[in-house]
Amino acid sequence: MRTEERIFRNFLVSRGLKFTPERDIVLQETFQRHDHFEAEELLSSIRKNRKRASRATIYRTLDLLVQCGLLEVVDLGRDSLHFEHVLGHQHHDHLVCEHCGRVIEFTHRQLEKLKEKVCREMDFDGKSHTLKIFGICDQCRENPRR
Amino acid sequence: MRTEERIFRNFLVSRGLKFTPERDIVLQETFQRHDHFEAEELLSSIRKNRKRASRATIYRTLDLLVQCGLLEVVDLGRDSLHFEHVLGHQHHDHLVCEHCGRVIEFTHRQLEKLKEKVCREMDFDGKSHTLKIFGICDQCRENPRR
DNA sequence: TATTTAATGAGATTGAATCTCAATTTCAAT
DNA sequence: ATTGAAATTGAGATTCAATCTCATTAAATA
Repeated sequence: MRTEERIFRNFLVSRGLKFTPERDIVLQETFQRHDHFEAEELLSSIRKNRKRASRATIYRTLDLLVQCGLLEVVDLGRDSLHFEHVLGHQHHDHLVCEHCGRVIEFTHRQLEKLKEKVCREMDFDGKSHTLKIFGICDQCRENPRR
Repeated sequence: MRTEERIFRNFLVSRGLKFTPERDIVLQETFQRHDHFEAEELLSSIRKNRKRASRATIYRTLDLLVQCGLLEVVDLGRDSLHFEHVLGHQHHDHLVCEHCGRVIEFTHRQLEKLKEKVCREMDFDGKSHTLKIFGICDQCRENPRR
């Protein structure tokens, strides 16, 4: 059984919830994707693939997937909520290109240390963080058309 | 004339826009505040102070204030857009308490350096950034009720 | 004060996200 | 296999911040 399915099933059982065909569809469709996606995009691709799950169920299932740690919410701005995989991805932050909208992941060891330092200095019990750097990506710098 | 009014007026003139009573109300009401606020909060306090400006005008004016650099948008999550002053405040980042919702500002010299380093390594032309650290603030840690 | 151009506001609209609730399905215990 | 309690589903309604529309009004400047 796929790792993500096992994790999801265990999570559901531990909460007294059920593994339904609809939840399976959302899970599969989610793990078919590789980059960031929105709930509404997922809805479209489910429809396109002739599978069935209502908007309400999709939103509810994405929420469960976040709760069980398989997905993470990426807040990329006002427009709508984005999701990304956690499984097999280490924590990372984002560069957001203001020109083409591309989102690039990065990690930096020093950042974790700096975060701890800030929290110590501010007497804050930090748990998670998000860092987004906005600017222009290499592609757009070299090729500013469009 | 208040610094912020001068800045706003100059900005408007440079764009061929007009300084109206409504825009003045929004400007004043904005600079009466000291912490983060939402557009809808501003609307309420304008009403409470018996001043008049429509919702549309408030949103439009806040947008202009951001454009001219007097305000900055702080994205604190899904709920709604928050604004904060730029004038007289250096760039800073935020600690967000997940328990009481308090938002604490901080700055750290090393962060700027780290940002530059990341951008250099990733070949990214970084302009601005936001860093939010989520966790529990000192008050809530000592006094966990409510 | 006339003319041009921008601004205003009431209310409609949008769109993501959430909620409602009757009908259906899951699953563990028979 | 059957049952029954509890969870789930989905169509459509609802919410709410934010934006848009457009007829009316006002600012700026010559």
